Amino acid sequence: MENEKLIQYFISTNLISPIKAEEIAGHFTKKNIAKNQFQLKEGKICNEYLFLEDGFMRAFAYDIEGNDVTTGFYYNNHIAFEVSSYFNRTVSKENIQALTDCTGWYITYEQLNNLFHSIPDFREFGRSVLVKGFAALKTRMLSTITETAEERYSSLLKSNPEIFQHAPLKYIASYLGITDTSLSRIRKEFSKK
Amino acid sequence: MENEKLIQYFISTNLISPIKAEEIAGHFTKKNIAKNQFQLKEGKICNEYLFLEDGFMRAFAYDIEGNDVTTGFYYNNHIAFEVSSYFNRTVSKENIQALTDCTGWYITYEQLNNLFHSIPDFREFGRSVLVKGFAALKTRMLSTITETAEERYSSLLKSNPEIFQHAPLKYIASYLGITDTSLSRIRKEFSKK
DNA sequence: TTCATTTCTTGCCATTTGGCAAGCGCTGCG
DNA sequence: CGCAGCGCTTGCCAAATGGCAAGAAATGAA
Repeated sequence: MENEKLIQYFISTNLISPIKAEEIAGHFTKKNIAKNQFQLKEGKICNEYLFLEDGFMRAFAYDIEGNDVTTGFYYNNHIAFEVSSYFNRTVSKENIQALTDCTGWYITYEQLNNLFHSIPDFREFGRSVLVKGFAALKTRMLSTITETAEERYSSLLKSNPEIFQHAPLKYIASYLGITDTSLSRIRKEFSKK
Repeated sequence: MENEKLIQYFISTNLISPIKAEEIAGHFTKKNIAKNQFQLKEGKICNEYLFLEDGFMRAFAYDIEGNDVTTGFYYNNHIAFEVSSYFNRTVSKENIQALTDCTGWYITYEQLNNLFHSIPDFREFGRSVLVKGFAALKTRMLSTITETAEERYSSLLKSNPEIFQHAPLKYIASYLGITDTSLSRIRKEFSKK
């Protein structure tokens, strides 16, 4: 099957049986996103719950002064979507853009809800995706508040080295909450050690 | 009915009908928490999804150096619980403590799941609570990264003035990601304007 | 009331991070 | 090939925030 990776992803969560995984995956639609294309544009309603099979994406928003701020990175075997816009059916403040050519599988809001209603295990899966994302963001929030920029850099380098292979420094810098100038200096200091 | 506020809370979300609201509320248990008592202690599994009817609570964790860091405030008509510990059934890294005498209504994990299975509208409600919390945290994360401490202080004062009536400065400071010394100075500057 | 504790403020100085501009190297395109 | 643009680094200095310690003010318990 072409959607083997999607099926394996469901199974790997231990929330969905192989049989159900295949059934669920059958409702997803394949999609290619070329490098630099937008998977989501601010001002639109996010309507795709996208499993990213291959490639690398970045989510970003603009602050009050118009600066581009990276809010997240997505890559292999992650769900790339904007939670609030997708579930509340509201206009997105964020953009999601492909930094490399990507392939993935998506499901619309309506389809997702139908599956949630008919397959309890898939509801559990959906909740798990939300809860994990929430917990990861809480961890990031705490580290932003309690750690120095250098510590945050070091942690990200250890936990998500893929990011450094695909994203230019300025994107990583705003994700870490610092300027690209500072990140450059931090890298210099860090490499001395 | 004694649980009138809980029922009204469900109705106010526009996700649950008055009849269903009453049915759902019937599964919640009343609870009083005295000032300074812990609603959740780190190391334990959070097992109460608590609707706070009255009172004021603070969630906090300790960073690597052992500093107490405020991760959230809860008060009237909010759900006070630790998402990750409650849904993943894992040990909590956070504490939740009453800063005033509190009253609320809680439901255990098992009860909640039973209700989720039997009442689709309550599932929607549960998802909405998660999604709103997630979105609020994303907003907070963005403001922590893009705004100055003074701007964050000003925003919090405008959006959640209740906090300043109940929590000492040091708790608010760590929530804002600064020291209490800095917050004191920021207040001084701010009051001049 | 009295005393101890906690909360908040303030001064002095250190550290972290930012702003700006220049420069270098690489890449892609005409 | 030549040039424009981007990504990254670096120097200089400024701004934001922190650390520590002292003291004033408020609070709470006996």
